[in-house]
Amino acid sequence: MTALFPHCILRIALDTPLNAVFDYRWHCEADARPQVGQLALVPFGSREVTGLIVEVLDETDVPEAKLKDALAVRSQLSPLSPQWLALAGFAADYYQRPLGEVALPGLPKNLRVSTTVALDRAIKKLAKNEAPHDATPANPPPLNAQQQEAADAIGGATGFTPTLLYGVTGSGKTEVYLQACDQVLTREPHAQILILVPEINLTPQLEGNIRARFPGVMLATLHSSLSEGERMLHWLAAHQGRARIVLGTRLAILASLPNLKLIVIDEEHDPSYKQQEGLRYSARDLAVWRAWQLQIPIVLGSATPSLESWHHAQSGRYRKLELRERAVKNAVLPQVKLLDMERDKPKDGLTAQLVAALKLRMERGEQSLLFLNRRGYAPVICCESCGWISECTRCTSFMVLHRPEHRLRCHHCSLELRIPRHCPTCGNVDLQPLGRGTQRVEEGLQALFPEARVLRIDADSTRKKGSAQEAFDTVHRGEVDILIGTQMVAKGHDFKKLTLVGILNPDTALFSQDYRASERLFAQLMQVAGRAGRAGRTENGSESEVLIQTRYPQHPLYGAVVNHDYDHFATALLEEREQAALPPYLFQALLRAEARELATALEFLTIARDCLAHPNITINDPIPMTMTRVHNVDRAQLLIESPSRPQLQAFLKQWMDMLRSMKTSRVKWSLEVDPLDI
DNA sequence: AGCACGCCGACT
DNA sequence: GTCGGCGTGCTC
Repeated sequence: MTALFPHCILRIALDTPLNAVFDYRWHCEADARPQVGQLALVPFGSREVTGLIVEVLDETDVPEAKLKDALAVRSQLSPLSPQWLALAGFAADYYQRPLGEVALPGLPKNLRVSTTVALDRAIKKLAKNEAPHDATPANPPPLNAQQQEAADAIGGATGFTPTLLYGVTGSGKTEVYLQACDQVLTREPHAQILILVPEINLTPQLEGNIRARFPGVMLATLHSSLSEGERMLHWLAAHQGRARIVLGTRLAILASLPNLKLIVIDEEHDPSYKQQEGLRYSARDLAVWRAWQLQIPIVLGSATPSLESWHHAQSGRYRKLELRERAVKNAVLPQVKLLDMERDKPKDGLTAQLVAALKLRMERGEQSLLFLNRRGYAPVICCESCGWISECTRCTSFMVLHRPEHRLRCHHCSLELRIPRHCPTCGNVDLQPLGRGTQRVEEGLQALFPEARVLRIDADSTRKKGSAQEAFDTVHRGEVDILIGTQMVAKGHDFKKLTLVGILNPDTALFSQDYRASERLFAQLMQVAGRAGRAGRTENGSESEVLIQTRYPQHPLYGAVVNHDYDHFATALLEEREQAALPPYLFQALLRAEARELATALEFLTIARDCLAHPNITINDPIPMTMTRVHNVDRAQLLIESPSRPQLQAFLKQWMDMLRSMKTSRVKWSLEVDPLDI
């Protein structure tokens, strides 16, 4: 009998939706047992998978007949720390997922395969790799008084010190981070720092800046476009404490960082910190928890903080530091003006005033940026005689006209059709594009300014890998006069010659059902506006301008944008939220269900609504999602609300156990805690 | 989630 | 006759 030989029981978390851990037998002497936090290869059903050891025991209740032997323990890899396990455990509990689904998918894929060659290779490579030799660090630019104060406050902080760094676009937040990092790295010879950014591809300068400033320090990046080899190396460098700065996107929040001493979250309001599929976690929220757990400082930086963070700053839970001026000498905030589209009727989407402003920039040899958050040529085509419109056959949405590609395209299921020559219902040949996207604006601009070098940057024009970077380089080299783009162009970029930003059609978000739409619109407008005038006054002393085309120039949101007044806007929004009992004064979760038939999804949600008593929890009625059908699947949702986070959590835990035990063969369901889009 | 097993429809 | 559709059940 195997049991006669010395052995122990490994309790292992696996990447499976089953809310359970699994026990395996492992033969070893009592003094050579594996450790909690190590990885092990085990047989699971008919496959072999890698799991995380969460307990090491003497015995188990699992019947002998079921119990299998673990195949290998990854002893080359030091165990993940108890603090890391606690972080994964917290996220698992909070987002109502099994531990294994939180802890394992974030590990490099090559750590989770049956062979260990990739791991061994990476370990060897890192061992050989000498510490980066000390080159001369680039000189830090001088800080203004506010920057210096902020850098010292952050760099000198001890214990859990959450700080909201509220600074206008171009106020030099990055420099504050870097000098705070410098203080921490200098003071603590083994300290590690985690810097999170929304999308690493949009901030390629940051990596270069960090390397130049800290040439003696190992930097590891962690983001989704790394190769598997790089991912393994970088993850391991962080895990071993060798990488002292880790720069990454939201997924880096689950990196193993045994000596973490400071967390920086740049553009903390950015929605991309929220994972939108699978485990729907908020990297920002987990980061704050991680900082609290480790009792270390964390900085949340933004020109337009999320209302959640603003709320915490107002209530004193976060310390607020402000940067009120642009860091570059003479760079002032751009003049924001509203162009009333009722009085100045746009032609080809452009008002006469905007056209005049573009012309002026052309004459001065300065660059302009037009922002329109809608790609394609026109959002829909329609038949003028019978009213047919290009609906997607698989989704509750329209097929978007992509003229250069001669296609109709659904942006939700990527169905593609050739542009019909005549109306499919009445045969009329006069099919008209309705509304306009970036392609149509590009065409109009080219006609209006035949001599202008116009460049469009959106998801369609940058499909090839590296083409986005190339496009941005073209702009930076000054080879573009007018840039037209979607939100891709709004973030991060520092266009030195840009003195005009035109915003074409922001009004739709004003009257959205989504109560977060105005918060997002404000942030987006400030962000785009911030692209202008970053390098200081132009030679002829002209100021940069931001022109917003709107039908509602009286709207208070635009008033706040004109005055660069986030304070009052945010405070007013928060008051509204409080009166309407909305987040951050209320906590929410969303149960989504999808099925071939809408009725099936609604039926499941109705059963879910009624299956558990819920004091102090509001469960709303099941409703179809705004976009009910996507790719021939119907979707519905159930909103759960409570003024108490602990009570909501307690309810969800019980409720999930209940739902998991139901047989729901025809519906797929999932829970999202703290949903952003409702 | 995977994956195997199992029982009915149209095809080399 | 079999290839393969996806319903059902299991994973220490």
